Amino acid sequence: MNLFADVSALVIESLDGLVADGVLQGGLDYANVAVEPPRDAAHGDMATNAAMVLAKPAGAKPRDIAEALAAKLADDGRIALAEVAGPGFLNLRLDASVWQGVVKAALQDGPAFGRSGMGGGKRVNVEYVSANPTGPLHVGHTRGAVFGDALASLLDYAGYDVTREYYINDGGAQVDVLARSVYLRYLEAHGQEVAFEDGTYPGDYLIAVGQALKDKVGDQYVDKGEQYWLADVRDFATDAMMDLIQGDLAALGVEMDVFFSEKSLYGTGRIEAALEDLKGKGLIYEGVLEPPKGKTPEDWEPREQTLFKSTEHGDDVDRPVKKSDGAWTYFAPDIAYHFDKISRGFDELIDVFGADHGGYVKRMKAAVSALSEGRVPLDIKLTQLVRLFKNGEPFKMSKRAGTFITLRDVVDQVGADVTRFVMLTRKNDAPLDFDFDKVLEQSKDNPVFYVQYAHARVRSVMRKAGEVEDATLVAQDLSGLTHEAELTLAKKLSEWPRLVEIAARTNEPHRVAFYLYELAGEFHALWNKGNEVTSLRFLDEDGAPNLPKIALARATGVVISAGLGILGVTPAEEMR
RNA sequence: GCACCUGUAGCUCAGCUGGAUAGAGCGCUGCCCUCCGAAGGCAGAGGCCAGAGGUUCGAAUCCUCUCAGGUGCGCCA
Repeated sequence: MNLFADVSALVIESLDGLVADGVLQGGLDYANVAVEPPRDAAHGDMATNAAMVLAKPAGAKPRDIAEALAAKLADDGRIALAEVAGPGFLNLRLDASVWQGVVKAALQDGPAFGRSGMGGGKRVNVEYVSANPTGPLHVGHTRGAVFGDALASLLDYAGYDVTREYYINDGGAQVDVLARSVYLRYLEAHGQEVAFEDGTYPGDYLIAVGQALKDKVGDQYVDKGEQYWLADVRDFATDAMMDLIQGDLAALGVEMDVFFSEKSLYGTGRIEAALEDLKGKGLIYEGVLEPPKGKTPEDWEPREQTLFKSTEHGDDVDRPVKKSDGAWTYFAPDIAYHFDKISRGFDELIDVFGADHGGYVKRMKAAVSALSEGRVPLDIKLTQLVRLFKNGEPFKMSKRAGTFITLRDVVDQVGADVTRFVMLTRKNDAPLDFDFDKVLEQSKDNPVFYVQYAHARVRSVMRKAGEVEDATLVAQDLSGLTHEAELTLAKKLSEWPRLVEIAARTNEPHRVAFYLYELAGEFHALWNKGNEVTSLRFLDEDGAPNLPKIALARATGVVISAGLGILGVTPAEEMR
């Protein structure tokens, strides 16, 4: 049930009625007619701009159209009041029974209350995390993981057929570096003294991997040249890292549907096939790139390379797919990978990258545009940096020393639920401050606590009411829910289905987090009113449940729970 | 030099794919706990939406330019 869609339909219907009455001419475009909650509650419950939008094409004054529309709408029982305001707004006040109906709908539909058919079952692929398999996930990855996962859930909720996917960068030079690093740990496990030079990974997390390698192959690689062990150790180490990463993701509650290996693109003709496709479209050529203006690298030399004519699809310069020595650049397998996604039949692609990959957006979009001939849209979401704080002080980490704050560090300290929620309290393209102490603070200025507290209060009420069933609550006469604080809360509930669609349309799961914060605020406000106005309490003075009131509380719990479910956060049963 | 992101209250940030008098939290000011639901509640002050043009009935939102901060820019993925 989407109340805004219902009223919107009613407005359209009424406009058609005006056409039938000869007040309006036929054939008008209603595309821009909107029904929205007004910013100022004093303007009513909903407002439509219909009259202003249609004034010009209809050749009539906005206020005249609005007056006629108001008269038409007033015939509907749901509309308590329709009045023209300002330049031609039509403000609608809805009957209390409508809001009471929202509460019932939430109880009837349960977790599906906000579900939308907007996606129409379209297949969308969300690629996220995709961290190099060279170590544990760190804080930056965590934000991408949470964002991508919540976005995937959101799209699922909005009616899309979603695939969660991780691209394993196991084909480049960095996995050779990993292999050599593990080899050093392997020698160490054999009692040798080793030194970690620049260009190796010194992190402690590889000690166990070196030991495991020793357990597996004994001493057969000791004192052997790289050609004997590199390929084997690389596979072994990559597998170990992916196990590690999957463990990290599991700790955060992230589960992928597909792990796609970059390596599987090499030596199988798949990169060649993708580039052949582009070549067939006349988008591959041999050429020399201009140096970047104003900031020419010291060692710049003109080189002839194989280039992709990405400028034909909106990029600023053409991009190399081969290095001067003929090897593929990293871009080539990425093209092949996205070619594969397209060929798997997805209707939409979404990539979640860290902000440091911002320069990569245009070429990737160009590639997908070219490969799919404009059929498959690619949206790339960049997640900005996470700045860590402790007690308000910046929390430093050093990559060189191999000590960085890992996903595990964060989850171990504050828990997966808090981590996930906090990571979504900022839109993806704004930097995020994460303070280890503040996120655990039990106060109103901590959104995590505030939302969880609201849910815990609902649960507390439900427990005290003997876990009365939803069916019982739906059967209640809710016409007594007329207090302003109650209606305000019900109105907020009615926005949930609409919010889901807005958030899904813009690929912005943070909107869910902000909505939940607002919803929790309305619920707490009602709860607090119960302090002075005892008739608003969910339980009577003698502790007996007031079922219609409890229906409202329960409906709130249903929506909070559904929203938190999208964010991947477990709703709290109680606060301690 | 170019591209992308950001710029909204003292601070941290929302802002509905263009709507009316721009919102929230913190901080600040003033009220409110003998007891009954105060890990609080109510009210108030605080804004040239970085700046300048433009489009529109209507702009924080779209377009152009400028300024400031961040990120990135061919043999690293």
